[in-house]
Amino acid sequence: MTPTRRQRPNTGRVTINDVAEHSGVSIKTVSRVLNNEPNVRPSTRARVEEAVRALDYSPNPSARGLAGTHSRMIGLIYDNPSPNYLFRAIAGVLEACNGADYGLSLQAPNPEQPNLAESVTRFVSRSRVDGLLLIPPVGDVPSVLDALESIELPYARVSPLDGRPGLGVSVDDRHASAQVVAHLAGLGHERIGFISGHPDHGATQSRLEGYRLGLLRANLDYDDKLVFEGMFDSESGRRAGDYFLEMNEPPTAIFASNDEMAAGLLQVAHERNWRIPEQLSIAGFDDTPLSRTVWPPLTTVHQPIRHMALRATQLLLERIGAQDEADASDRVSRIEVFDAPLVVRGTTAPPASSHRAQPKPTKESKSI
Amino acid sequence: MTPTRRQRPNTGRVTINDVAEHSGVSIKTVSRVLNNEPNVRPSTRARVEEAVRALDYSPNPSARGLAGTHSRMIGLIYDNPSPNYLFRAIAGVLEACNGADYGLSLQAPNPEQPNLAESVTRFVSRSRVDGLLLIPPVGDVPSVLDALESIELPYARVSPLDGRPGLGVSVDDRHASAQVVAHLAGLGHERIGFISGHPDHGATQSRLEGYRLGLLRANLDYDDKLVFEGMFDSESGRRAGDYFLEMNEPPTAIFASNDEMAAGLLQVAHERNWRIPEQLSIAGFDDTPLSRTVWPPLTTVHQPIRHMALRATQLLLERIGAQDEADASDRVSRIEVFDAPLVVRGTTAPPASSHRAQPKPTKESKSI
DNA sequence: TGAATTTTTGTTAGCGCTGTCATTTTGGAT
DNA sequence: ATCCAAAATGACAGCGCTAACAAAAATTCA
Repeated sequence: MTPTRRQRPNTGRVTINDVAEHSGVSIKTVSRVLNNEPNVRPSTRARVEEAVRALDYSPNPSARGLAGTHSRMIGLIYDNPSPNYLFRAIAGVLEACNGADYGLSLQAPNPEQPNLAESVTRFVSRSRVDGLLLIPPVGDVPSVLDALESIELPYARVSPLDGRPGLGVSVDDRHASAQVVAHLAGLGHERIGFISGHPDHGATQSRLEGYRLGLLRANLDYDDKLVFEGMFDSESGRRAGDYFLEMNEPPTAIFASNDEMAAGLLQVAHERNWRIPEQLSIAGFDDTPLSRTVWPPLTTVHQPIRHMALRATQLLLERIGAQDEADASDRVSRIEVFDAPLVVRGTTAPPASSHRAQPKPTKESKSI
Repeated sequence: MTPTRRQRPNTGRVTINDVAEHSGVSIKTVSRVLNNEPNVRPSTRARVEEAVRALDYSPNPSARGLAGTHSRMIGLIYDNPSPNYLFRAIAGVLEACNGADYGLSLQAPNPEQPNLAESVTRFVSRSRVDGLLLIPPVGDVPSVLDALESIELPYARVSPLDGRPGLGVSVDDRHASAQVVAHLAGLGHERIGFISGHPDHGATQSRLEGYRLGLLRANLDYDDKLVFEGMFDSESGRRAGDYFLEMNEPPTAIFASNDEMAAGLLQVAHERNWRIPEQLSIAGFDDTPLSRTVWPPLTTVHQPIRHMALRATQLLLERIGAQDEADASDRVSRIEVFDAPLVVRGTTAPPASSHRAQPKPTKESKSI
């Protein structure tokens, strides 16, 4: 008779064996209940669930990951989004993960590392996540997506519409941008400036297209002097401000393709004592908290980022779940497009004189 | 001869066995090299490392977690900090994790759930993290800390100084606040308002104390009419603005105990056409990106959040590592205090009419 | 030189689950 | 009842690694 020697002190943790014993079934049946597998009699299921509750059992993720085919972890790769963007995205991802008993592992690729795709695949192989959620700009990089496809790792994107198949959610940036221009043109503006975004960013092109489309629909000419190439940061918004406000004939309205740049522009306008929105209308994009913190509050486009991230994560988790079933019909593309409504706040108004823009830098705003 | 039947298709992954075979040693020796254990001959270590590189091997975290005593994961619990705060904190935590081959698992406690401590311990038992990093305000909640101590889970806090022993990093909120008041008083302000923070927040009290200390040192009287109770959000900053700016004798300077409230206040001041900083000086706290986005850029206190989070994570990982060695001397408290320098920007200047010497306002940001 | 250490390496047994496959039970259809 | 398929349950072998212990090799010391 071999003495059962305990090599390591028992951690005291409740295991699946305890649950099996307590409910009088085999561990396999407990496992079935835990994983919502079919072919368990309702009464048995209830008994096991009761034991789980009584013992306050929760499965060991490491053991699950080792024995099973999934680690029950997804990764969120983020590049360089704004804090607000990331914050809202994380909220959505976590909400979906919590509902599905999945964990979230974060990763910011090293910006020094030149090869983004390699840096992403390395993260995947080290962390053994079951899938990846990608947000811009890293979600827009084809080489990264190609790399993920070659290792057959499921992923979902929160990204601008770029025609690439796969899993993802999006807003129609082009349409939303055109709406902004329509709003400005509707107010009577005829010279509408545009601050474009970072050239590597997928949304940049579609927002610019939306701007041009909006002009077209409003019967306004496109003038490339009215387009300033920004970088999605407030510094470039400031530079755009210097550029536009020193023109001989400045635009009467400027559409910045994100809120940060709009805020930078607003700052410069304040410094130069332009009255906003009387002398210059400004619109942004994203509806970050910033847009309600600057003064006047910014007219902008609302992006339901939290909700988009939530939905994208759900799509990802469904795909991960469907991987086992060799159900090819589940492997199709799935892109969901969300509304991005215009939110009119305090920075847009009709131009001072509808024919010509003559912003005279006025003296200080009056004191009380 | 028993046919070696492969139950599941091999995942094709490189395992520790492959590395052992490739380098001609046992798997245990490979394990030693991987975990930087002592008593491995340098030449052997080199050979194993070479094999690891050649095969592009990385250990399976699930297997490690199951076999070993650590999951090599730490958790970050966040309550309700600002996006900027969280963003910077995550950057620091990830930096420390990457250096130590640890993963990060995020968790936002359900705000509905009344029992915060229980919600935290449940996360711990589900996720099996080796330790927890806590940031405000959840890091300030004694019941949560007590709960963690009772389950003996290592944790580190990024928190205001509250005298509680343990692992943590901090800035001296009181001192920094006093500096702000000293700066304002130095400019000649004699009526200095204060917007306090959320009452549940640990920093609130020490910043208020710093305000009072600063007044004391500047020989100014404390007047509780000049203290407005805010909530750390921009909305309460706006309410504070309404309150202060409608006083018969409004303060000539207002110190908001975070940037959000300062921004709200600034917004109201703009709406009422007060000239900033000529008619009213405003100072904030935190040095979030917001402080450089509003106009004029905000005088504030810089908090090295990323660095603090990095350091707190290092302390946590050291503690986790030291747990095995029954080295009691490693179980001591360790609180590191970081500098939080005043950054003077555009919202502070001498009062319109001042009896005292008037130092020139600087536009440049300058640490004191 | 040889024995006593010390250092280095190897062997083996799980960690707590899930996958495979075997077995038992159940519910119909005869 | 009787047989048969389908549903429900169980037995057992790993997943890839680390902990404990055992053994071998290198080093030291008398």
